[in-house]
Amino acid sequence: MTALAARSATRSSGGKAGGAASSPSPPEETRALRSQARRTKARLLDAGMSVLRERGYHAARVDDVVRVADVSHGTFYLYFSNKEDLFRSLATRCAEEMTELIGSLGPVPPGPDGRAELERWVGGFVACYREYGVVIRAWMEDQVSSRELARLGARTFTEVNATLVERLRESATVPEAEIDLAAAALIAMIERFTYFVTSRDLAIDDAQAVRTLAVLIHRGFFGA
Amino acid sequence: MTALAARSATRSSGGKAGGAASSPSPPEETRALRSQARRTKARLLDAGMSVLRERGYHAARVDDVVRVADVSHGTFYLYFSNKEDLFRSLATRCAEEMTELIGSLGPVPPGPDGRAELERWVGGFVACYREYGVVIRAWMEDQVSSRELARLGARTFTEVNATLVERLRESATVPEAEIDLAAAALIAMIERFTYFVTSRDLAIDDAQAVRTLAVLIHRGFFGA
Amino acid sequence: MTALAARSATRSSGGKAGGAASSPSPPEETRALRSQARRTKARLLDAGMSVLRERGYHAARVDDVVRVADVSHGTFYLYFSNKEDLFRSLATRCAEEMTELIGSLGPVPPGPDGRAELERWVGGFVACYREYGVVIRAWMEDQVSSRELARLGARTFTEVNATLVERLRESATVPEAEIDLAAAALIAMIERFTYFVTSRDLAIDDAQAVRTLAVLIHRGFFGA
Amino acid sequence: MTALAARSATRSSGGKAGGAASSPSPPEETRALRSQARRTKARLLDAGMSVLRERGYHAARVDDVVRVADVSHGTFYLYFSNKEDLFRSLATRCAEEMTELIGSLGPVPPGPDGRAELERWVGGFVACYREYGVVIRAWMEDQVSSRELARLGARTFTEVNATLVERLRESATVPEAEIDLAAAALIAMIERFTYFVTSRDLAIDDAQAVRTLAVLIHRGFFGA
DNA sequence: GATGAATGAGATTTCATTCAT
DNA sequence: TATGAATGAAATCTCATTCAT
Repeated sequence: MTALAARSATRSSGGKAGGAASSPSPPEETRALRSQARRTKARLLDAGMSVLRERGYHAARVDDVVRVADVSHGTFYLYFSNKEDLFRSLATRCAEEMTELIGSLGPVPPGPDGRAELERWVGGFVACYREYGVVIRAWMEDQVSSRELARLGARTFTEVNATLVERLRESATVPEAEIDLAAAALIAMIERFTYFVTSRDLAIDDAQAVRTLAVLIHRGFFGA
Repeated sequence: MTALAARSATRSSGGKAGGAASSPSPPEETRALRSQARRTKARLLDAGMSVLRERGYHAARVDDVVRVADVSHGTFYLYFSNKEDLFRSLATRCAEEMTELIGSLGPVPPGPDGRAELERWVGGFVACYREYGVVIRAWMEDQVSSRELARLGARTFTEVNATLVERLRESATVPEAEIDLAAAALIAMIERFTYFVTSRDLAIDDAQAVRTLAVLIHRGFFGA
Repeated sequence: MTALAARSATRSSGGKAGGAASSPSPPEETRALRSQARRTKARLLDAGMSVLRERGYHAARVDDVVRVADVSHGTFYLYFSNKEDLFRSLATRCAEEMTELIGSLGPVPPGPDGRAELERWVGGFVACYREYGVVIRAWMEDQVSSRELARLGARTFTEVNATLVERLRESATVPEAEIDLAAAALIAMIERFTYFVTSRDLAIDDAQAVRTLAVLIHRGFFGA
Repeated sequence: MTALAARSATRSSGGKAGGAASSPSPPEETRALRSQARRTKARLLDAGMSVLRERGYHAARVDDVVRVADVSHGTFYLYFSNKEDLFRSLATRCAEEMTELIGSLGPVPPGPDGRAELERWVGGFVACYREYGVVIRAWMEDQVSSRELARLGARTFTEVNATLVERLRESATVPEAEIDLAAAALIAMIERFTYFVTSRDLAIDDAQAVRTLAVLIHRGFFGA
């Protein structure tokens, strides 16, 4: 389990439990059980990400998830109505973080400021991709069979695209007629390059990759 | 089934047939059988590609393949030792065509000649991707379980990378230190962008996409 | 929940409560607990009937029962050793009411008095069937897996049969040799007809159905 | 396996195989396999009836069926898409036989001819019920979850009812206003009484039961 | 060379029951 | 007395592969 996954699991159960301590009404007992349930669900979510990462969307089995989470099959279905449901939860998490992250890209001037902004932004993307890459790829390749999941992916993709088109337009490097395709190409390059970096054993560290990618984008798309 | 698939299927079993032709006077019947066998195998290979394209690597079932090829399950195992074996054959075809295609990229000067060369080359890639995209993606995402298949993918990828590094070095736009990463980013962009174009319902035709992609590459990587 | 169910549930646990009331001064707390326990058990019994009616004997799940009763799974097993045990309780209730009801059939002369008696009696049966139909059908069709439950059903059936044989003999319409079978046929007709009336959406009200059934029985079995 | 079940299995595959022998076109081999498949399917159908009879509709497991038919789980799904599908086949068989049988009831005059006709008809019903009782009960009690199955049951029931109403009207024993309910009561009595006879261990043979039932119907519904 | 019937391991899902709190 | 989280056996269904013909 990666540090990121562990963090999110802890976070997801920590908040409520802490808050509950100060409110007087819920009985001691109930709170303890509730918190146990929350921990179990978090374990399942984290296990889900882990299995997804290791085996991919199609090959992921409920069996793997429960083994990693160290709970019984029955317990799984206590928290999720089926495999798809677990994936939906993970995808929702992913969509939220992605949308927020991508939207955070500010104007990208041709000078060093632009490069810095890109670097910051690409860095965030790489971190996010380390966590949610599988989900993103499942979306990108339309591997999901569920309508709802597919729609979530399409919506996220559309939002990302819109943000990039806006920035490209500001920088006026790409002719208006090509802007849409350029944005698509930009997403393509970032997603796939990050995939190489995070999954293959390229002998480079994240920082180096982020820097290079920022430079390439700056030069190719923002007229550095 | 596309012309490409039919052609390559025939070719791939052609070697054997050619050998048989030179041996003196095989009985009428044997020759008939051999040619029937060749046709059956070709049908299975083409059916394999077709199913792979429609359902993806993981969801492709032997049952689909034999239904499309219109042969029985038993026949399938006459020609391939298992499902993996069929995929191996297809992947080998793919690797051959890809390596040849990618290697055909000549020097890319910053002027219109360079752009023309890129356009020709990208066009070839898009055509090839229409045929073998599924295989390429299976490689790219390490979806294949078999060692041998994965190795074939890695080798192909490496060769492609080497070609691009060579061209980038010639053009001297990218600093030597970044050349490897730039080549990877280039592959990333081309592969994914082509995937978008061939699979999503972007309202653009191939020609337009090819032109734009060539322009973007030219500008971003070859200092146009 | 119908009035009948509520009433019988309360009554069935009444015995215990009565005993407790006569013992001298149980501590306040204990009394409170006992009465709460009684209420909980009654809730479970009523929920059991309700679920049985809605889903049938085989499809009834403990989960449904506890949801309807609004208690936890754990609580269920405080009051019943297993699912079968709950059904046993319900069946016992049913057997008691049925035996009493059927036994209440007085002589059935061929004239209007006989018809009135039949009508009263059939009316009681229909009301009882609305409440306990599922249990009766479970018996009738040997759907119960437990020996004990099956025996209870057989015993009830036998008693009912005996009563009818007695009345048929008095009326002397059916030859002695056929009396047993006639009684069986009578039970058959009443049970199934009532089932139609209570479960299908026949466009008739209870009163009409009761009257017609009484007439048919009177004519066919008691020489009206 | 009962004699009846065995008979139907043999019959269902016998016809075609016999006919095929005289036609020249289908290769020897193919015919052998086809006939094996037919035998296997017949085995599954018969096993289905047998299991249905022994365990009832809800408790019947695919596992039981394949054990009785002595085939693997996989084979079951080769012939039926699921449990429901098997039941659908059986129910269709049943509906066909029942409709034909019930429709065969001719006019029932009050004299000995009427009794003879009733006896013949009831005898047919009892035989049919021995074979298909479970299906009929599943219909009667709305145990089936599938829309299609339920509709088939309702349709069959309606046809049966119509036939009886016609005969009752001819005999003019029952006032027109009560005819529908009388027909329902008649079905009720016949079905349930036959159920008693065929399933309980009443110490009477079929012939005796049929005779008595015919007499009771004749007297009660046709003014004998 | 080809067929297609049969297999069985393995995947998902349900639900009665137990047990720590 | 009550809770509800957890369990695991059992049921349904899929699919790659084998084998008799």
